[in-house]
Parts: sequence; structure tokens; C-alpha cells
Amino acid sequence: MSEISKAYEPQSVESKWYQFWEDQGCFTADPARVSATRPAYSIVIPPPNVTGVLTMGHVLNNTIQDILARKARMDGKEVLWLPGTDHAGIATQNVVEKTLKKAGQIKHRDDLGREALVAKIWEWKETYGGIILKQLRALGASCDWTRTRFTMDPEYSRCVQKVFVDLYKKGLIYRGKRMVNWCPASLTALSDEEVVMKEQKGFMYHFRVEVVELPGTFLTIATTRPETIPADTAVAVNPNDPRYTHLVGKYVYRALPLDVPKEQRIIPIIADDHVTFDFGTGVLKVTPAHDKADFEIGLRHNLPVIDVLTPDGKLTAEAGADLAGLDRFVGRKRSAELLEAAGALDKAEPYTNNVGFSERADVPIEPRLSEQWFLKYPSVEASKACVAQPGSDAPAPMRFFPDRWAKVYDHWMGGIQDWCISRQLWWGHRIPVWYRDSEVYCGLETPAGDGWTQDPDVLDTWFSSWLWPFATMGWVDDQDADAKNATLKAFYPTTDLVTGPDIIFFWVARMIMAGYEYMGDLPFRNVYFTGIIRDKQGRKMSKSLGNSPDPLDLIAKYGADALRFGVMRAAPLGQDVLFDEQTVELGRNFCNKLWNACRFRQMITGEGTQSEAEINPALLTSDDRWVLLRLDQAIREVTQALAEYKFSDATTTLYRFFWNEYCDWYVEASKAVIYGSDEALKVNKVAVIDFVLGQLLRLFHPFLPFITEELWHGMGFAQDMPDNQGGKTLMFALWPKPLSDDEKEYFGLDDTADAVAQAKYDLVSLGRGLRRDCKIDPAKKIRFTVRPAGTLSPSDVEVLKMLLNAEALEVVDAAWTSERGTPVAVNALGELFLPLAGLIDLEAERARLTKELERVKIEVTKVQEKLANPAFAAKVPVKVLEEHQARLQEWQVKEAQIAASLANLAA
RNA sequence: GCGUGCUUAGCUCAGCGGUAGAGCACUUCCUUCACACGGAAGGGGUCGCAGGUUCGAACCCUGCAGCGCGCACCA
Repeated sequence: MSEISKAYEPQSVESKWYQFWEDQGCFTADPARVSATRPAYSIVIPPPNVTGVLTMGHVLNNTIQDILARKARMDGKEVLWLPGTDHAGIATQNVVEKTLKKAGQIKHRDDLGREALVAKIWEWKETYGGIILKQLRALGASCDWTRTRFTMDPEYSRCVQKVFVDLYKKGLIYRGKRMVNWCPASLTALSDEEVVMKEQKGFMYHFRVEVVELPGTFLTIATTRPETIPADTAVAVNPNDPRYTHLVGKYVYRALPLDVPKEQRIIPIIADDHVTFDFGTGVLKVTPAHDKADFEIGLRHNLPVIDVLTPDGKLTAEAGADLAGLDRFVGRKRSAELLEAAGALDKAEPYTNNVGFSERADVPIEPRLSEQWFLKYPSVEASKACVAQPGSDAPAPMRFFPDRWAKVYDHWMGGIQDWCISRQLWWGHRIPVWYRDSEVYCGLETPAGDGWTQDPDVLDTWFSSWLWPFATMGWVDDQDADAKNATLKAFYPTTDLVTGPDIIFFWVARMIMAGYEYMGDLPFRNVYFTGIIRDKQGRKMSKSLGNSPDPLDLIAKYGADALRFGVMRAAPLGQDVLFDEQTVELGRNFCNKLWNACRFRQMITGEGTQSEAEINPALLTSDDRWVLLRLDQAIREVTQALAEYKFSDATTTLYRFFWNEYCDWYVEASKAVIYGSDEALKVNKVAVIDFVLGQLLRLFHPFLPFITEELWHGMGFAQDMPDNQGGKTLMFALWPKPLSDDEKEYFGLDDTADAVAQAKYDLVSLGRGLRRDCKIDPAKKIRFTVRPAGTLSPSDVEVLKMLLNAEALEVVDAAWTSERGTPVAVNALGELFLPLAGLIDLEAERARLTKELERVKIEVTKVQEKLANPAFAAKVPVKVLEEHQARLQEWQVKEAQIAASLANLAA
């Protein structure tokens, strides 16, 4: 801290210390150090997309993980925070393909072919893949970078294949032709979780079809998708619908395509319970190829399947000459026009319905019949039972924070559906299955012999992510080897997982099942779900909206500590975060205040020196005792808040203690001693300040790692510490403990030890109020008179004088009487007079006192009424009763004193 | 439809059974030697609405309304 600048300048400080920590191996976890006295703490990072860049969501998520990790280190634990990235199949392949297309290098991925494209993606990954990990360093994340993993590392890929083969052999993975969610943009199947429902404005088309056996009789059908009419293979009615029962078993002429003779467009009228009476016209067109429910109906009634859509969502020749080749949405409009032209369209009314969208590509998915690989989830029962349910006392090994997410989890686990794990992509883990004629081989290596071809599909990205907690720790699915794996032994199961509730199903639930299946144990003990970062208007932050600030810009502008503090302050447990740059500004201001508070301390005795003296209890002033008790309280609150993952509570406490209590009152009061002439008191004051600041820096460190480290060293705190307890870095200093009973006794801190100072500060505020009410320039030194209720120590008098900015403070006894109309403020400490010697505006003073009296009377009445209620005294706990009685007395004393002043004024 | 969360000062949110709080914004004043990224003093709320439980409700219960999220969905 040489050359102490007036304002904190984070940039150089941050890079310096990060480099130091990393060079010194401070983040590196060593399983060999784990012991009974040094327990393990571990956390695996939710791996960001390898091509991603840091977002505000990452900032929130990783700051929390860093706080937990740093706190655990200060608790003396051996900490592993394991970082890495995810290959993110669709997202990454899309990014690279798009870039290549933009650069004009390809028009379609087939131009390159599988191997060349995958090579390009690897190239891309090597170039840009590390960006987000570098950005995490700028945030201060204390990850063990020596263990950085990627879901397509060779060892990791091996794990994925082994798991596939194992589950295949267990009969849990199977291949089948099913209706799946097809993404016409990415040209791949998706899992149900990758489909999001969105409201879509469109039209409900009502069109007529003629009954073959009853010419001139028509059925009206309502549909939102007329382009699929050529794929209809039946129309269905409810078997109990009296309007239509007589028609069941007859036939209709399908409305499209028109270029096919109507004799070739005859489809049956069938009865099926799926059809509801009161929706639309009660007649359903059945399109087995393009609707999940219709497909089921088709199975029940043995209907043929006509597919009129290509994989990329265009209409085929089977849709008729008028529609062939058209995009599905163009085809929709066109087919409506065709119906209208044929006189078959009754009406088209505006209609809003929910449509499934591909989460990634943001286009409507198509239900599509195709051959895919599916997984029947393993270890479902154990996984379902392991999470503590809210309100239940049943012991459970895993807890969710907030616990309401456990219900969501439970619900999903209860209705769990097989997982479509194959993707028609090139970037990812290739399915380890080979075919030769009708032979199928599943194994880790290409089977011997000629003529085998490997399945072209890759696995869903989450099929690798779900192994993350143990695959990253070197698990190889070999009993002997895994038993000898020191990392797994020490750090699995992990302690905490920090992630967003939006991936409970995608990731959290699947990790739990994989953990039980392959490690025989849960993957983590606590799951903390963050909120979602939104902008001031409550909109989710997204690239497309452009409402997401670049965290790196914020770090450059305000510092990483400021960003961390601001975000933590704004992020209460389980609530979404409405982000506003102002909160980062507040963090910046806070760091600056901390910097200057330390600068003030340094100015007393010079830089980098700690006071030699121990705190001498005999020389403690009421202010010292007050601040020690407030510190004690802050330590309790912050420790408790962190244990409950209440990060915004912790920052609130830190803010209050440091700014409102330490700076605003204690430091200001201490100036009476520091600028005074009593050397012994001064030495003791510095000792107290150093003690408080030393504890404070520790409390702040998990939140503000950079500035606290800088100050820790700059102020010389590191000098006297053993290397492993803060001598080298604040990272390993011990987390502050609340004062023990012995310490409290030693310092003379009983529960009321802070009362004098508290009353003193209250009286100062009242005195300042008097000044203002009397319109006296705050800068003007004036005289005050105090008549203490009890006794006041000389130091208390000095502090009062200092804080009131008084020229002099005269202490008088009960015999003293003030001049008529002298403004006075009263509290438990005594009466504070502002003698104005003839300058008093009697009218104004009367008005002031009258107003004050009214206010006090209201309070008196309020308490009196409560106490007057006979039921109150009878039922209320003694403590509350006493509290009310004491409060009444306080207000009444005040009332009497104000009344006396008013009387004095009138006399 | 089922589930879940929110509704407290102009804004963003704490508080979750015993005197309504913070930060920002606002008003007035202050560049006094830690900090104007600062200091002092203020103004501002019948805690969404209606019932109920209780000596006492922002807090617990019931209902209603508005907003959000998740799941399931009828063409």
C-alpha cells in the first residue's frame, strides 16, 4: 500500500493478486492433505459452453461458488473447485457452421463432410474455447485450473462410451422407431426437455369434407395446420357424440391435394375417445405422421402413415403439386387458399395456441417418426428418494435451497419418460454401436471383421454432462482403479452444487441418477439454485434482446470486487435478480470506502505497521466496547447467513457493520482520542481499530477477494501470521469466530456494554437535529450543555463534543437550570441543551416542541392502550410485557421533559 | 387445468407474530486534513383486496385480484 491513492484503483491490484494466487498454487486441491482435522470441500462448476462468453448469469453463479470455496478455505478445509467446459453439441456446431457459411467457406455442412467439419470445430475450440475460463479468472474465481476438464477430453469421452455400453448391456438403452421432437432447423431429434412451449398467433381454419356415402352431407373440421391435410388418413369423432355416431364407419373425401382425383382421396370416419365434443367442431382430422396424439390414434385404428414433410420442414410431392416444395408455413397459407378456392373453407378465425419450439434454434419443432436411441433412466428410485422434501422431517442425504425446488424435482421424477439420447449431429460423442447387415454391435472399439459401419449419430450433450461430478475426477469405471483414485475418494460426493433451476431436469436430476448408478452414492449434498438475471424491466437477459451488459466491461469500469458485491447484494435466496448497473456502482463505492477506512488507519501511525500493543481492557472506552460487540454480532450474522446460502443477507450485514457502525460512528468517535493528547488511550484505540479491521478483512474476503488481499498485505496484517494462516495470503487466514465468553469477560462486554455508546450516538443525532431545527450552520462551532442522567466519563464527553462539532460541551448537574426557551433533546443518556443566549425564536421553539410532544404522545397512547387491554397482560409472555412497560416509561419520561420545556417557554 | 412464486417508501428489495427497514432516487445543508465513489439532517408507506385465527397480523389461515415461472394441454 505504498503510495496510497485517494481512490481505490482495482485494475492493477486484481491482476497482480490473481497471478500471485495462481502462481503460488493457492487454488490447487491436494487429496493428500485431507484428514479428520482438515475435511474436504468440493464443488464442480456447471461447465459453460466451450464457445461461450461470460454473461451476468455466469457472474452470479460463479461468484456464489467462489464465495463458498473461499469461505471453506478459511474454515481450514481442503477445497476443490473443479472447472471445465461443455462441448455443447448443437450450440457449438451451429456457431461454427454459421461462421463458415458467413465466411463463404461452405454453403452446407456436406460441403466439408463429417471429418473435416469436426476438425474445423476442434480448431475453433482450441482458438476460442478458453475465453470463458480466462474471464472467470478476471472475476476472481478460485478454481483449481490444473484440473480443468472438457466433456470431449479423451478420458472423458471414454467414460461416456463406457456408460453407454454398460446401459446398453443392462437393457436400459434401446433403439426404436418413435414419434420424436424434430428440429427442422438443426435437423436433429431433441429430447422433450429441449422443447419449449410458446404462444403463437395463427388461425383456426374450418373446412368442409363431403361424406362419400351421403353426397351433399358435409362434416366441418377445425384445424390450425391445413398444410397437413394431404397427410390425413382418417377423420375422427368421439364415439358418444350423437351428432356423428351415424357417420362412423362411413368415409369422406379428403380435401387435399386437389390434383389427385377424389376417388383416390377417400379416408374413413372413425370413433376415438381422444376426440372431445366441444372443441372445434368435434371432428378431428387424423394425421399420424405429423402429430403425436394422431400417431397414437393411427396405431389404435391401423391407419396408414403419409409423411408430407421433409426433414427441413418443406412439403413433399405427396402434398400435391400445389404445395410441393413449399416451406411448411408458406404451405399453410397456400393450402388455406386452395380450400377457399375449392369452396371448402368455411372460415378462418384468428387463434392463439401453444406450439413447441426448439429451444436452441427457436423454430417450431415437428413431431416426426424416426429411428432413435432411447434411455430408460437408471437408479430412479434411489434418486427420487434422496432429496429432502419441504415440510418433511424424514432424513434425506440431499437438500435443495430453496427447498421448494425439491417438489418440482419430485414431480418430474414421478412422471419420468424415456430419454431420446441420439442426435443427428456431427459434433459430439459418436454412438458406440456398429452395424453389419442385421448384426448390431455395441462396444468400446470397432468390432473385428469387415463390413461394419458405425451409427452416424452422436449423443445428446447432457448424456456426457450427467457424468460430470465423477468423470472429471478421473473415474474410469474400474472397481480397483476407482477405489485407488485419491481424488474421488477425498472429494466425491461433492459438497455443494450451484446452478439455475432451469436445468433441474436437464442436468441436476440426471447427475443424481448417474451418481447412484455409477458411484453408488449421490453426487452432491446441497444444491443451491440461483435466480435468473433479468433487466430492470424484468426481461430475461439475452443476446437477442441486447439487454445483457458485458461483465468484462463492468469489471473494467468498476472492478471485479464491485461487480461481485453488487450482484450478491441484489440476489436474495431463490428470487430472480433484476440487475441494474447501479448496484455495481454501489459495490465500487463500497470498495472505495473500505480503501479509505484503511487509509485513515494508516495515517495514524504510518504505513504498513500494526500496533505493537495488545488491547488493554482497562483502557477501553464505551465506543470500543460498542464496536467490539457490533463486530461480534456481524460475525455471527455473516457466518449464519453463509451457512444458509443467504448471500444478500451477508452483504447487508457487512454493509451495515462496516459503513453505518464502524465508519459512521466508531471511526468518527475515535477521532476524539486520535486527535487528542492521551497517548495511552491512543495506542489502545489503534489496537482496537487494528483488531476490528483484521477481522473485517477476513469477513469481506470471500466477497471482495482482491481489495481485501491488497489491504491485508498493505496494512501489515500478513507479517505476524504463520504462512498457512494468512502469512502468505488472506485466502488461508482463519474465518473470524464470535467472541467467546472468556473474551467477553476479559474485555468487560456484557449484554449491555454497548448501551452507553448507543445512547451517546442517539443523543448526537438528536443534537444535530436541534442544530438543524434552529437553522445553525453545521460547520459552525457552537456550545452545548449536557445534563447527564447518570454519570458521563470524560471520554464520553469528548466524543459527544467531537460528534456534535461543538466548540465546548459544558456538563452540568441537576441543580442547573437553562435559560427560558433553550432547545433541548432528551434520551436515556441525559438532556442536551443548545443554549442560544438571546437568539432563540421563542415561537419557533414552541412550535418545534409542540410537534415533538404530539409525536411522543401518540407513542405513549399506543403503548398504553396495549397495556390497558386486560387480555394482553394475562396472555402475553413476561418478556414482551416488560418490554412494553419499559417502552412506556421511556416515552413518558420524554413526554414529561418536553412538557416541562414547553412550560418553561411559556413562563 | 395442476403446481409454484411474487404483490411492503417513486424504484429495486429485506423483514415472515410483538415500536414499519435498507440501498438508490428526492429535499436542505456541508468541499472541516480517510473517503464528494464522501458527510449531516430530512420528507415519503392505512405492508394488493376481503374475511378469519390471536391479547396483538406486513408476518399465520381462507378466499379474491393482478403479475411471473414450471408442468400438462384440444385438433
